[in-house]
Amino acid sequence: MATIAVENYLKHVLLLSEGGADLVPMGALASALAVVPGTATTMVKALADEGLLEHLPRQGVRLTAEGRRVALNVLRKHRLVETFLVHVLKMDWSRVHEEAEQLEHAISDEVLDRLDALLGHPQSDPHGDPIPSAHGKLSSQVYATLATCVADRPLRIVRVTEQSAEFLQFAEQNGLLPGAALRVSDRNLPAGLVTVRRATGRSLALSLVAAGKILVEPER
Amino acid sequence: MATIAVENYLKHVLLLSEGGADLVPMGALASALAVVPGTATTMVKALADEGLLEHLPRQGVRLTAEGRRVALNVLRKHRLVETFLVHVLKMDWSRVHEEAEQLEHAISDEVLDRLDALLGHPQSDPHGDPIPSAHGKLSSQVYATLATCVADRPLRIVRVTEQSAEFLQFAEQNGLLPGAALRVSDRNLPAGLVTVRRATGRSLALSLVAAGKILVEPER
DNA sequence: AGATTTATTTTGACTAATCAAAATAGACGC
DNA sequence: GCGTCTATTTTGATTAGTCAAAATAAATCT
Repeated sequence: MATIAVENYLKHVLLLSEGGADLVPMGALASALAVVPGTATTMVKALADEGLLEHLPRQGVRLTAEGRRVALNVLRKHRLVETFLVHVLKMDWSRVHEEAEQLEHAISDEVLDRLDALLGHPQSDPHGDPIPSAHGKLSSQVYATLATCVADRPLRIVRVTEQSAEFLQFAEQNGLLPGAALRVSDRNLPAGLVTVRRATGRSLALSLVAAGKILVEPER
Repeated sequence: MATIAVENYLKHVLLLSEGGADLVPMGALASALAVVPGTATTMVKALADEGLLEHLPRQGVRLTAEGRRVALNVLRKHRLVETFLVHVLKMDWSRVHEEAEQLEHAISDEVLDRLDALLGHPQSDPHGDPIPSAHGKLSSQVYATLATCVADRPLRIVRVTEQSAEFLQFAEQNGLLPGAALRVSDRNLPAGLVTVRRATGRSLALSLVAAGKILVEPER
């Protein structure tokens, strides 16, 4: 059985390789896991021996089929737990990530399935992140962000790709939740500012960095 | 923050001292935790240094006020999780214990409280075991049953929670009346059988369902 | 009381996961 | 092409929790 540390390594390799990158560099993995690089190297070699990932020295790592299976299962637990915490226990959007970080390693596959059924087999969590299916499919649609999309077109937020409580709280207070309707009214690259207008008519300025964390799709 | 191992040690000291015993002997603790006695000794000395329990060498251990607080919190998590799994996720009651064994170490106090509210502040879990209150009171109004109590300890029947004539007749014929002294000599969960030995020396087998209807308290 | 049995503690060793700091390999610039 | 910089790997130590087996203390039985 995979330990908590093993599950975390695999999960983070999966998350870091989501942006299309084939190989995840050691440095990125180490800092995602908040360990020093040497620790990541040691652990990665052990996981490679177990056949859970492939290690190309000085280049990076990628998941094997088996490692990916485990990582997807953990991610599925994480995102279903988040959904449960928000929809059933009515917890604050911004706080469920930390909680799920623990619970993802403690729930059995049976509880996972029952939770999934209870929630009506949702396909995305409260942040809009896709929930891997029971049989390991992860919908990987590529979305535009508020920083990159076409201006002055009606949009709908599909996903907020940031886990920090501060950011999520800010987003919530300003109605920047998955499902919200809005449009980009101005984009000032030199100043690094994006101005959006919500469906309610209210305007709001965001930094380019923040805007890049909010994924959108064309409305209708 | 207490580790999983620490939480387990404290929880088991609490459970083992519930039968009235002031000091929990090392051997009992070690076997409850499925570790060799030497391991328990080592760990117990560390916990004593942390002020979580008191260790009287060659005699046993007892919880300090702080240790008891932690142990009650873990037990509360365990029993509320069991209640949730049975009542909300409709899991089989025989399987929820293992599950709760993991989850009790992963849920935060906030989730705990919300779970408690969702379930309507129950005071006993599906096994009839009392759920410690949020502020550390363990109700003694709620009794264990022949299905849930510790084996091989002297018990006294306090109540038989069944109205049907057949059952009460059966109970009467076998001396299973309030006040009767007995102990559980064997419990075979897979077979769903509980064997009790009366003070008179006579043995008797009961179904788990029947045993769950007979509330008992530790003798003396 | 003296011998034996049983429970507990001690000692030494091991595993998983980690850090700090030194060594090394590649990439990059001029 | 050679030195510099940066990312990665190595090496040596540390911590939490564990086991096996020897040592010791206490209880029990003639």
